[in-house]
Amino acid sequence: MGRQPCCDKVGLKRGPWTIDEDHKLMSFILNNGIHCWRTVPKLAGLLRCGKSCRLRWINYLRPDLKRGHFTEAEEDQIIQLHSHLGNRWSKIASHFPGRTDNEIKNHWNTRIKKRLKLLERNPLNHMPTDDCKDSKPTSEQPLLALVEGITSPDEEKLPMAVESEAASRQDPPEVLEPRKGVEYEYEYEAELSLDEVATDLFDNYAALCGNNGTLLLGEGLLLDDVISNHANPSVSQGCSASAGDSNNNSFCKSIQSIMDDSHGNGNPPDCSPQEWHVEGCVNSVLSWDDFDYLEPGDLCFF
DNA sequence: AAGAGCTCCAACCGCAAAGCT
DNA sequence: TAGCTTTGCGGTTGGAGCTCT
Repeated sequence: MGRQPCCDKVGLKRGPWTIDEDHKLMSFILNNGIHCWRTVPKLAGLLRCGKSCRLRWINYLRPDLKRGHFTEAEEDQIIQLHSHLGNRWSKIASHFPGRTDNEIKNHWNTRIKKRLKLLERNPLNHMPTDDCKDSKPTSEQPLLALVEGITSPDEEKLPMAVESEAASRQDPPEVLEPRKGVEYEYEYEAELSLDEVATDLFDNYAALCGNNGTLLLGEGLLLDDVISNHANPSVSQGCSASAGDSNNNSFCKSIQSIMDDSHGNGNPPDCSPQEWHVEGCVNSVLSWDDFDYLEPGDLCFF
């Protein structure tokens, strides 16, 4: 008999996701959270399997994703971690908030491998290629050839070493890059239902990722700035849903504030997506950090 | 200008681990 | 504890877009 497939594949759509599908998935998760991936496509009205939805969310739609090029420091850190952990991409990705295992894996396969080859290092074991071509790592021959100051492949020790180093050379926040081949249209509604709020959030997020971070939130404040300054509310110029607000879920409060706000001045944006200027919404900016901690029912205002 | 080759990355697949009954 | 379901992971691939000739 064998295992059942993760879903009934008959009639399910495959291949690249459309904007409408992204929209449905994002809207559904913002409204309901994630309980069971298997049921998500059915409930969200998608002809996709749960696995595909999960992948799409984790690798592409998740609001806390950090997009854009890897810095040299990040690459160095990946090399260090890989020398210790091997191809355990999810473990490596856990050291890079906002980066996905898929992204790191892709970057490794397309860029870092080449870089190591240029340095005449074997990407499999990080040893000089002349010394040990195609050799596999052994306990006597640790993988840490590139990691200075760490002599034992003790998995408990390394993350601390790597994290402290990463903390000591934090790069400035990167400017987000536009996504290839994805264009979004903004539809303005003065009176917003929760579903429309989700739409709005989706659009804001799309704008954030799609216009080089130039989405302005009144007073010349960048959405990017608000999110990156979230941990430091004093810089966030009136962003009331601050990180310190732990009594209530600030994500929900932010949603509520959008509901209360009636979306600012009541005029639709009259400019191209590259110039969106969202007046009166500073208080409504989400705390994406809080998104991870949503409880079932947190977003059910109906 | 065109087409061949290359690069990059989103998405798929199969398997293993974890969770549930 | 066995068997089934669901989730997570890593390897791989297809194709869009870019570069080179």
